[in-house]
Amino acid sequence: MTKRQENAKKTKLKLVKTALELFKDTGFYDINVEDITKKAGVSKGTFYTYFKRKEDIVLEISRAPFSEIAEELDLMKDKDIIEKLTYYFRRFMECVEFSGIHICRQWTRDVLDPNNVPENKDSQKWDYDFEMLRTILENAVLGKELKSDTPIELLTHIFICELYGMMTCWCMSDGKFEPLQWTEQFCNMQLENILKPYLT
Amino acid sequence: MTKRQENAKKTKLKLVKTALELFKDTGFYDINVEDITKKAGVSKGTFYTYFKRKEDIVLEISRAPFSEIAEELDLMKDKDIIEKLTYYFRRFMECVEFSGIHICRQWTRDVLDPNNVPENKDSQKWDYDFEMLRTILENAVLGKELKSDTPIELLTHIFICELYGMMTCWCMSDGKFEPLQWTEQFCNMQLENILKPYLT
DNA sequence: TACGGTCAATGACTTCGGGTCAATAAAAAA
DNA sequence: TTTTTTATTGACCCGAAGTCATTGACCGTA
Repeated sequence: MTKRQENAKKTKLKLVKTALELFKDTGFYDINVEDITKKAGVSKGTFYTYFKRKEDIVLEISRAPFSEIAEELDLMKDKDIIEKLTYYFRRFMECVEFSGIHICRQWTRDVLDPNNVPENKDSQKWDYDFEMLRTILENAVLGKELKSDTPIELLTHIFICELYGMMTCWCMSDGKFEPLQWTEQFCNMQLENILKPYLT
Repeated sequence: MTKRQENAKKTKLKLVKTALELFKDTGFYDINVEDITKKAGVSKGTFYTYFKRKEDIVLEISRAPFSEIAEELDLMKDKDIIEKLTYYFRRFMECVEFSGIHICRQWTRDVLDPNNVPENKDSQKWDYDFEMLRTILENAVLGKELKSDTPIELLTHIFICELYGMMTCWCMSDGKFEPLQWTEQFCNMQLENILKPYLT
C-alpha cells in the first residue's frame, strides 16, 4: 500500500469516526457536512470523494460490528439453536443500543429512503441479517435439531420482522424502553413457541 | 359553519387528495410542494396555512382509515379474541397495502423523524394502535377469555412490534412480498402460541 | 532526478426546494 | 358602513447538499 493510499484510508477513517461522534451526540439533522469536515480537519469536497451522499456515512458506520457477530457465532457451533438465536438477537440489540438512538433512527430512515438504492436490485437491506439467521437455521437442520422440512426462508423472514420491529419500535418510542430486556423477554417467551413444530 | 370556514375545509381537502394522488404515483421526494399546490389550484403559501411541514400531510393522510377499524371492531363484540386480533392485523395490513409503498415508507420515515415531535412528549406515534389492541385484550380479560393476571401492556407491545416489523420489512423489501398473505400466516402460526399461557 | 500522469484535496460556487411574510382581498362582525 | 378577521398570494429568503475546475503532492518509469 502506497503512502497516498494510506493517507486516503486515514482520511476516510477520520471522517467516519468524527461523524459517528457528532451524530451520536447531536443527531443527524443538527450536524451538517461542514461540521464533520471542519472537525476532521479536511475540506467539504473531501467528504464527497469518500461518500456519495451525507446519508451514506451512517450505513458505513452501522454495519461494522456485524462481522464480529458472525465470528462469535462460529465459536458456538456446539450450542443448540435456541441459544444461538437468543445470542444473535441479543447481539443485534446490543449493537442497536450501542450505536445510540440518533444513529439507529437515521439508519432505519436511510434504509427506507427511496433515494438510497442498493447496488443490485435483487439485494435487500437486511441481506446481512438474513444470511446469518438462515445459516443458523440451516445448520440446525443439518445437525438434526430441526426437521428436514422446516420452512427455513419463512422462519428467517419471521425473525427479521421481529428484529426490525423491535428496533423500529425502540426508535419510535425515542428509546423509552430497554431493548435488551425486551429482547430477552421475547426470546424466552417466543423462540421456543415458534420453533416447536419443527424441533425433532 | 360560515362560508369562509367551508371554503377553508374544501381547500384543505383538495390539498390532501391531490398530495395523496401525486405521492402514490410518483413518491414523496419526486413531488415538491409547488407540484401539489399547482395541481390543486392554489398557491404555495396556502399549503403552509394548513400544514407546518411538507411531511405533515402524510401523517394526515395515513391515519384516516383507522377510525373505521375501531367501528368495525365494535361490531365484533361476540367474536373471540383470536378472531378480533386476526381481524385487526389484517385490516392494518390492508391499510398499509392500500396506501401504497411510497406513502407507507414515507409515513414510517416521518414517524422516525426527530424533527417531527409529538404535541405532548408522553404520547407515542403508535398510540392509536396501542389503544385499540389494548382494548381488545382488556375486553378479553373482562369476558374471562384471558386470565386476570395477563400482562396486557406487554402483549400489546409485542403485537405492536409485530405489526410495525412487518410494515417496516415490507417497505424495506420495496414491496416484494404480499403483506396480507404474510399477516395471515403470522396470525395462524403465532397468535395462539403467544396467548396460550393466558387463555382460560 | 527528471518528468508525465494520477489522484486526493480544496473551497468557491451552483442548485434547489422548503419555508416565510408583508400585502391583498373577501368575508364576518360591529 | 366601517372595522376586524382571516384565507390567500407569490416573490423572496435561506441554508445545506452536492459540484467541479484547479492545485500540488506523490507515484512509477527511464
